[in-house]
Amino acid sequence: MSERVTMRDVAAIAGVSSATVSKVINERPDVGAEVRARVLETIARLGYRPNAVARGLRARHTDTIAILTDDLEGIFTNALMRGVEDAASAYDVSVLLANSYGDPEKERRHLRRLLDRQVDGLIIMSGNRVRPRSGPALPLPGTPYVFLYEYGAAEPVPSILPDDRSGAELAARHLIGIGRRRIAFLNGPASWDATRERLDGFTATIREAGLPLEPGLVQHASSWSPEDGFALATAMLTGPEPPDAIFCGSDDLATGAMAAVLERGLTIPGDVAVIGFDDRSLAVHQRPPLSTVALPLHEMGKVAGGLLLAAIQGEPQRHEIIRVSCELRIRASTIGPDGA
Amino acid sequence: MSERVTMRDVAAIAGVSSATVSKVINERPDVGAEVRARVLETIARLGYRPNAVARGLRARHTDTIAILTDDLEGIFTNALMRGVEDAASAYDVSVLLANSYGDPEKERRHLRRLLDRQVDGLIIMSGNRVRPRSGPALPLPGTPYVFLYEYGAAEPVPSILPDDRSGAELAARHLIGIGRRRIAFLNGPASWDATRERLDGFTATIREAGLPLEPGLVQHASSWSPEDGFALATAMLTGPEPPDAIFCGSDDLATGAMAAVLERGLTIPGDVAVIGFDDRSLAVHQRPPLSTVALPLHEMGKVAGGLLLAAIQGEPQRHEIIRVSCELRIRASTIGPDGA
DNA sequence: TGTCGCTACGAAATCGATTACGTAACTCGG
DNA sequence: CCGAGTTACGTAATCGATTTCGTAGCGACA
Repeated sequence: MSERVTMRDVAAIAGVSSATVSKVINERPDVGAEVRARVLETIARLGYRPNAVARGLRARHTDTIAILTDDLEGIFTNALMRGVEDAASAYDVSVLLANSYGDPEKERRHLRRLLDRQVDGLIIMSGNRVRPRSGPALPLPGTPYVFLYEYGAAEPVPSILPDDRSGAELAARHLIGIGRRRIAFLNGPASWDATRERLDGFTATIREAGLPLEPGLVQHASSWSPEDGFALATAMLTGPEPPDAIFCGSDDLATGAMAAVLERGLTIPGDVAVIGFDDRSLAVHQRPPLSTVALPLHEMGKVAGGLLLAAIQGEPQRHEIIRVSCELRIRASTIGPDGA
Repeated sequence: MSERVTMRDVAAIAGVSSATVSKVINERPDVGAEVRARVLETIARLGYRPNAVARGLRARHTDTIAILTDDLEGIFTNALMRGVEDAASAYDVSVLLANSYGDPEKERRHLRRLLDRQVDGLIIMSGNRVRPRSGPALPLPGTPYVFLYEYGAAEPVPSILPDDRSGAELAARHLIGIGRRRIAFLNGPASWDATRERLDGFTATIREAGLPLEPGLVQHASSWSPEDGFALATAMLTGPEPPDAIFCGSDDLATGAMAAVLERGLTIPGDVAVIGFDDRSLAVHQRPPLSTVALPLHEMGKVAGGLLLAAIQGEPQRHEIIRVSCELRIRASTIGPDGA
C-alpha cells in the first residue's frame, strides 16, 4: 500500500510548481534548461509516473483505442490486433480488446463500458449492436470508429476488407499456370459476402482462360469445416470427370479436401493440386504443406489503425471500402515433388 | 462533438445536488424514494452515463484488471481470458489484454502503461519482465497479481497451473484400460517444466501396471510441432518392437504421429492408439478424431480471476501453486470402429 | 415544550493531472 | 533610460466524479 508518488511531490522536492513539472513531462517549450534538468532528475530519482486516469480526465483523451470483436476462437483477431497495435504504437496509443464471443448482450455491455472509459476511438469487428438487424443502433457520441473485416457496413466510415475477388483470381491463375485444366472451386457457405466475391473472381479467370466451368466443379459447402471439405471433395472426385485441382474457400476446407484426395489413393499435387484460403498456421503443417491465399490480416489491421488514428486527429472520415490485397503462398500442395 | 451530459446536468434538471445523483447511482441508502425515482428518471431521459475516468480518479479504483501475456499465437490466451472474464463479470470488473508477443521491451511498456492506467490487479502469463532472467524486477506498487499458466514462479502469490502429472496418469490409465501393453510416450521438449511432471505421472502409472518402460518408448521431441511428432513416431514404429499406443505431449505432436502411423499402413486405433494433450480445436477435426487430455484453460482462468479479485478486495495472498485437474476426452483415435 | 436521534439532503474538499492566464525579470531598439 | 516584447515560471481554475461532514427537518420521548 505504498502511496504512489504524485506530481506535487516531484514539484515540492524539485522546488518548482506542479505546472512546471507538467510542462517538462509534456515537453512544452516554455521551461528553462536548468529547471528541466532538475525536474527530470527528480522524476527519475523518485520513480515518478504520471497517473493516466487523472491525465485523461483533464486532457479529455485517453490515448486508448479499442477493438470490439465477436471472434469466438480469436483465430483472426490476433493477427488483426497486431496490425492495429503496430499502427497505434507510432502514436503512443494503446489498444484494448473487447470480445463479445458472439453474444449481443455482452457486446452491448462492452461497448458501453468502453465509451464510459472514454476511449478515443473504436475498431469494430462485430456489428451486432452497432448496426443491429432490428432495434436502434447504439449512438457513438463523437467517438470515431472504423469497420475492420466487416462486410456490408453502410455507415459513412471506412471499412477495411481483404480483396477477396483478386485473391480468388490469384489462386485460379496459379492453378492455370501449373497446367491444370479441370479446376474445381470448393467454396464456403453461399450466405457469406466473401464467398460471392471470390466466386466472381474465380469464374472470371476460368472463363477468360477458356476452361470448363460446369456446375459440378463449383460447389458451396454448408460450413467452413474440414468435415464439409472432405465430404464435398469426395463427391467431386467420384464424379465421371474428376478435377485435377481444387481451390478451397478456407484452409480448413482444404484440409478435409486433401484427406479426401489421399484417401482415394490419389497424389497431391500429382493427380490433384489443392490450394486453400486464409493461411492459418495449420496450412504449413499439412502433409503436404498447403498452398494458400493469405489473408492480409496484419496489413488490414495497420490500415484500420492508421485511419482511425487519423480520424482521431481530426481528419474527416469518408465512407469508403478499402480492399487490401491477398498474397499467394505457394507450397507443396500445388508445386510438389510429384507435381509439375 | 455533441457535449456529453454530465452529472451536474442531471442534478440541475432533477433539482438536486450532484452528490445526491452520485448516491443514487452508487445505490447508497441515504436517499429518499421520491428523489431517487426522479433522479433515475432524469438519468434515463438524458441518457446519462457516468464518466469512468473521473470516477476512477476519485474512487481510486478502476474496476479493471489486466492480463499480461506473451502468447504469440494467442492459442491458449483466448480460453484463459474467457475464464478470467467469467470470474470478473460477477464483480462487474472488466478485463484488459496486453500481449507482448514475446518481446521483453514491449512487455515492459505494457506493464508500465497498465500501472499508469491504475488497473486494480494483474494476471501474469508472461514473466520476462516481472521475474526477468537478469536485471531488476519491475516493482508492482501495491497492485495485486497472480500468475497464470506460468511455471516456476517463486513470488508469494498464487500460481495457477494445470495438473500435468495427473493428466498424464489419466492418459496412461486410459490406454492401459483399453488393453494396450507397449505404451510409448512422445513427450515435448525436456526443457519445459510441464514435460517433466507429465513424465513422472506417466512413468509411475506404467510401472505400477507392470508394463515395459524401455528407453525407446519414452522420447523427448525437440519442439511441439507436428513435424517433430511425425519424425519421432516414425522412428518408434520402425523399431524392433513397435508400440501399440502412443501418448503425445501435445495435439500437434499427435497430429504428426497419426500421420506417421497411417503412412506406414497401420490403423488407428486398431494397430496403434494415439492420444494427445491440450485439446486444441484441431484435435476434433483429425481423422480419426483425436482422443486427448484437455487442458482446463477455462477453469484455470476462472480460478485465477477469482483469486485476483479476492486479493483486490483485501484478502491476504498466500504463495501456493494451485493445480487444476485435466480432463480426458475420449475420441476415435483410442476407441474407434477398428479398435477395442 | 425542549432535546435527542434519525433521515435525507447539500456544500465543499478532493483525486492528480492540464492549461489559461498573470507577472516578474530580462532583452533590446530608439 | 524607457517601453514593448519575450522568456520562464507560478497561481488557480478545471476536468467529472466521490466522499466527508454539516445541518435542516422531523418524530419520539420525557
